[in-house]
Formats: sequence, C-alpha cells, structure tokens
Amino acid sequence: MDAPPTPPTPQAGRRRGAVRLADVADAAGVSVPLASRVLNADPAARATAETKARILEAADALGYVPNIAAKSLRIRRNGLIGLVVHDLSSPIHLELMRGVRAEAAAHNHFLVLGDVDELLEDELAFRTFISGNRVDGLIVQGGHGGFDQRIADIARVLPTVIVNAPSRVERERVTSVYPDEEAGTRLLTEHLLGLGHTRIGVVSGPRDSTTGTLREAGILSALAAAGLALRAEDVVHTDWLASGGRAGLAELAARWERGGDRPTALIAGNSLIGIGILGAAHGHGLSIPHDLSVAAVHDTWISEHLVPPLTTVSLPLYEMGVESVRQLLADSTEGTEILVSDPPPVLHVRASTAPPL
Amino acid sequence: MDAPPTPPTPQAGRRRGAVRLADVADAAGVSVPLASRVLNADPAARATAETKARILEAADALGYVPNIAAKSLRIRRNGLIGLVVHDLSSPIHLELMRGVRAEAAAHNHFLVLGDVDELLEDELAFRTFISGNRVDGLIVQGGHGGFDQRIADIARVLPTVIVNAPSRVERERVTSVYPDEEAGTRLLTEHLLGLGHTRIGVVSGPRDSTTGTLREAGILSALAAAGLALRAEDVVHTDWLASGGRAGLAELAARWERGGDRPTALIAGNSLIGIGILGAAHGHGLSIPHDLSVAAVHDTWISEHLVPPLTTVSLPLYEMGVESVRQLLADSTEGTEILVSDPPPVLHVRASTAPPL
DNA sequence: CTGAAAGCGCTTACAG
DNA sequence: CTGAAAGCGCTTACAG
Repeated sequence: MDAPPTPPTPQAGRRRGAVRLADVADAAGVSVPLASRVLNADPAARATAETKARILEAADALGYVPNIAAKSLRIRRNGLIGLVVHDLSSPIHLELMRGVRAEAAAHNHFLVLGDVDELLEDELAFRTFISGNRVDGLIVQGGHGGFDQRIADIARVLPTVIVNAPSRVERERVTSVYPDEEAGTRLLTEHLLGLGHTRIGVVSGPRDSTTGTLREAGILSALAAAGLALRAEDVVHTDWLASGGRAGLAELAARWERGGDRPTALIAGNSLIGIGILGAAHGHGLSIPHDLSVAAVHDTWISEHLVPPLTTVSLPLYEMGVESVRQLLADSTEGTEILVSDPPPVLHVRASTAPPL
Repeated sequence: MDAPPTPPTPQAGRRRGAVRLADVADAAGVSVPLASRVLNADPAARATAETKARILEAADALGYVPNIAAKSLRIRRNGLIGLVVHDLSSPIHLELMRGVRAEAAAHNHFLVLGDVDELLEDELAFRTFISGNRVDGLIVQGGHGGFDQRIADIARVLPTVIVNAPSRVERERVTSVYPDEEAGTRLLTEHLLGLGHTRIGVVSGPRDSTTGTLREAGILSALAAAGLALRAEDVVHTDWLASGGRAGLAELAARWERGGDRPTALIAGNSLIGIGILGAAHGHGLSIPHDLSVAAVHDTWISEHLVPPLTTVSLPLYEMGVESVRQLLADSTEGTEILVSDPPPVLHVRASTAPPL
C-alpha cells in the first residue's frame, strides 16, 4: 500500500494564501500606498471615483483583510482591549462584561480576557498581558482591595479604566466608572420602611470593601431620614457569594437564638448573597417573606426565577461597561471619576419582601 | 496665569519609551540576533553561560517585553485564541469558558471574545474576527443550529474546534469536543427510577437540537432498560433558558388539567430549565418534590442554593474547555471527535427529587 | 495628488 | 556558533 495521498492542502500549511494589500493593488492596477489610502478612506486620497471603486472591488473580490500584526506594528494600536475580571461565574460581573463587549464591538475593538488572581500571581503573565502592545488599554473590574496599587502602576504605562468602583488609589489617579451605590441601597431601604419594617439588618460584603461601605451608607442615610438607626448587632460582613449569604444568615440566626428582638427584614449586599439567604432560610426555620423580608443589590436574570422571587434594585451594570469603553477610547484625562446615573437605580419589587407580621 | 505645566510625560505620548530587543542587545553588548536567540531559549545558541546571563539580566533590568505585533508579523502566530460564545450570561457556558481560559493561559495564550449572534449578523466583524491573523485559532460553542455551515467555512481557513457538541457538519469535518450526554441523562433517569418513579416527563430544549436529542436518547434507554417508555404527551420542547423551563411547565400543567394521570417526575434538559421549573411550580399549585420531582442536566454553583436545592448530573464542562484548547493547539487532524469522559457524569442528589407519593 | 522609499520590531535562513 | 542581511505586511512622511 502506498502512503495515503496528501490532502489538497486543507489547512496543512495553515493560513492558506492570505491575500495581501499588494495583491489588491496589483489587481486594481495601482500602487500599494494608494490602495492603502483608499481602503483606509484617507481624505487626502483623491483618486478618481472610478479608481477608488476598482480598488474596493478588488479588495472585496479577493476577500482582503488587513494583516493585523503588520498594521499594529506600524500604527502601534491593535484594536484590542484587555478586560481583567475577578470572577467569571458571577452573573453580576457578566452583565458588566456584556456592556463592555458590546461597546467595544461597536468601536471595532475586541476583548482580551484576563484574570485578576492569575495576573496577581504570575508576574510573567502579568507583564505579557499589559506590556508588549498586547492590548491598547485595560478595563479592570474594581473592588479587589490589594489590586489597587498594582492598577495604579499599570495605569502609568497603559490607558486604564476601573469599572464598578470609585478609584481608591490616592497618590495616582486612575479613571474610574461606578454607579450610585448609595442611591441603590437607599431605594431598597425606603421600600422596606414603606412596608412597615422598622428594624432592618444587613448582610454585607467584606468589611474593607469600598463598595460595601457605600452601600451601607445608603442604608444608614435612609434609616436616619426615618429617625431610625442601624444596630451593630444587625450587621454582618461576609464575602460577595451565595455561600457568603448562607454564612451571613447563619451568623445572624445564631445571634437571634440567644433571644430578644430581631430584624424583620434583611438587605443583602448583592444578589448572590441574597440567593444564599433565600437558600438557607428554610434550614433556620425561617419562611420568606413571612418571617423575614429579603432585598438585594443588583438585578440579574435569576432574580425573578428564585423561590420566592427576589426583590432587588438594579444598578446600571451594562451601561457602566459601555461607559468604561468610551472613557478608555476617548483617552480622557486620567483620574476622571464617572458616576453612571442613567438609567438610575430601579427597584424591582418581588415576593421576597412583604409587610412585617 | 501661565498655561499649566505639561505633566512629566505620564501617558501623554502613550506607550512611553518601550524597550526594544535592540536596547537589550546594546546593554548586554551583543548583537540583536543573539539576544533574540538567547531570550527565546534557542538550543542552537551556544553562547557562554556568562553571556547568556548578561543578556537575561539586561532584559530583566530593562523590563523588556517583546513587541507582540512585530513578533506575530514574523512568526505568523500571536498567542490569541478566539472564543465565540452564544450566551454570556449562562452559568453553564461560563463554566466551559473558565476551562478554556485557564488552559489557554497555561499555554501562554489569551482569549479574544466573540459573540455568535453578532458575528452572524455583521459580515465585516465576522471577517475581521476570523481573518487577518487576528487569532491563531477558534473555539466555538456548539449547538447553535444555523451556525454550523458557517463554522465549516471558517474551519477551512482557521484551525477550529467546536466545543460542547458533536460536529453535525457532514460534508466537512470539524474537530469537536463533547460530553457523554446520554450517560448523563441515563444517570438522572436511573436515579428517578430508583426512587420509584415510573412515569417521567421531559422538558427539553429546541426540537432540532442535537444535544437535546442525545439527552432524550439517554432517558429513553434507561426507561427501556426498566421496561418503560417515554410518552409523547410527557415531552415538551422549549428553549434552553429559565423562561423556557417556566413555559415548558406551563404547557405540561395545561395538559394535566384536562385530567388523567401525569408524570411524578420531570427531567429538565439543562439546569436553567430546571431553575425555571422550580420557580414556576408554586404558581401551578405544585410543591417540589412533594408533588413532582425535578432533576436537571449540568451542575452549576446555583444548584445547591435553589429552593429546594436541585438534583443534577454534572458533565465535565470545565474539562471540555481544557480539552478544546489542547486540541486546537495540537493542531490535530481535522474532524476528530473527542468524547470527554473524565470525570464521568456525576449525580448530585438534592432535595428536588424524592419518592413519588 | 500619487509613487518610491523607509521603517515599525522582530526572527531566521544565509554566510562567515 | 554568531553576525549582517533580508523580510514579514503594512502606513506615512518624503519627493516628484
């Protein structure tokens, strides 16, 4: 038997016969520079309409696509934005990411995915990612404590925008995009007050989280406006996950077992915490909203499918993603802080909140 | 007042003083080619250990990172993998994506994000994404009907792997990576049979979905092994989302209202459908698992936090992501079909399933 | 306005 | 084994 015949060069040689600008120029009978100018719509190129048409046709017929590497090497930009996320599985972060992706695409940019934890750990990956012209700029999910100084370092080299947190970096200013956290929790609190709750507890994120602090401030201000206070014993700090919500409720329930009064409503620092609380409630003999109302920050697709459906306030996550790309591409003054307030926080009342008994 | 002083070239000129290979070579007192060879660990480079050390030191001291554009232009690869996803908000797809990302990073590759729907709509974006050496290869989430022929077209130009679906493309063979769908649903079905259920219904995905068909086949075979059949009236087709699960249950409930017997357990085509069913059950006067057991394909972080926690079978999503990157980088024979069976499907029994009344 | 020339920063046959 | 030279495919001052 003979060796099997070589297949008709399918992708054996990879990147089969890529068509170059020179091929287009040849086909159109013009020089390479002119082809370049016409294809890039250089206003200085005043070739006859007919010539232009011939070039465009040739490019189209040959299926010409510029070689990105060659182009980037010349113009020192590559149409890539680095998106550094923290937790790929959170539906909250995902909504942000959707906005970033869509707006980037609208500007003919693509997203390159990075992972906060990995970049923090692996110095080489870190440098490769932010250096070497790999990306034109960086969008970093904010709110990760220790990462901040690192971000400041990067921002000196590469246009950088922090999304979803005000810049906490003091010495160096980094552009940041964030929502009106306080207005969000104020809305939730007012909703609960309106239902008749007078003692409200909080399951918040990590104690040192700026975002968490802002959310708590919104609760405090709404309570204060009603002449009420937030009791220290009604606040618990945990992490931003469903398991955190579960742990937070366990902690509170343990306190309540010692007797005395307890809050009739809980505000969850985010909707993952809210999910954890709903999931754990039954185990503590709590029926929601009968025994306890629960409301959370951030509306995601899951909220309405939970049992019971979760009352939330939606913050403009998608729009923040959009805005962060705009800021990045506008190469705006570093250190700008953009509050995204359109749309404003919106309350989504669902069955997890009800008047207290 | 004078104009404000120009800041000390922060990022005004962008990409401040990028250090080039030539700078490293100068600093080490060697030629550029030698520096290149040593830094790339070319085994042919037999400079003295001391010279090598000097080069590496210089690179380190200067913080040298190769210019990716220049490098890609030469070697015709850029360390970028295109990941084309369908629904960024699905926790199922996300788990896949995590595996892809991690394995890509392990091979010093980064991910560029594309969107199926957008690429289908926008011809220019499509060509830009797959052509022009933007990415070295493509990983495409499978199971999107109409996209298949398109994928085949791409695969002829660019190394491509379909993940999460066997290749349905007949004429041209595209490498694909998929789980043992039938084993998964067989496990769920056997679990329900073991609990004593003898009539089991299915809320599956779209009627023309290959994945859905495979999952139904697993159910059929397990039922058949027990001498049971799947009744046509107990099957409903919907979409793969929570809203689909909601609609599917509504459809079944409407049938059941006409009287007669009904299934005592339901298998959801995926866990989003399962979430929808759990969320809608109460509205149909059904208590789960008391009146109806529910089990679903794919285990995600939410499953255990649902009310009640959802019984699922986990398929190796993360590992499929990993494997798809390996296949892509191995540039394996086109048309290979890889069944990822490690780990095998695992049953996660939770409170949404119980013996029938 | 257009074309010939230079050059972006690398890698790699090619001579020595 | 190492260095000088060429060249990857583009864009853009620079002359004409």
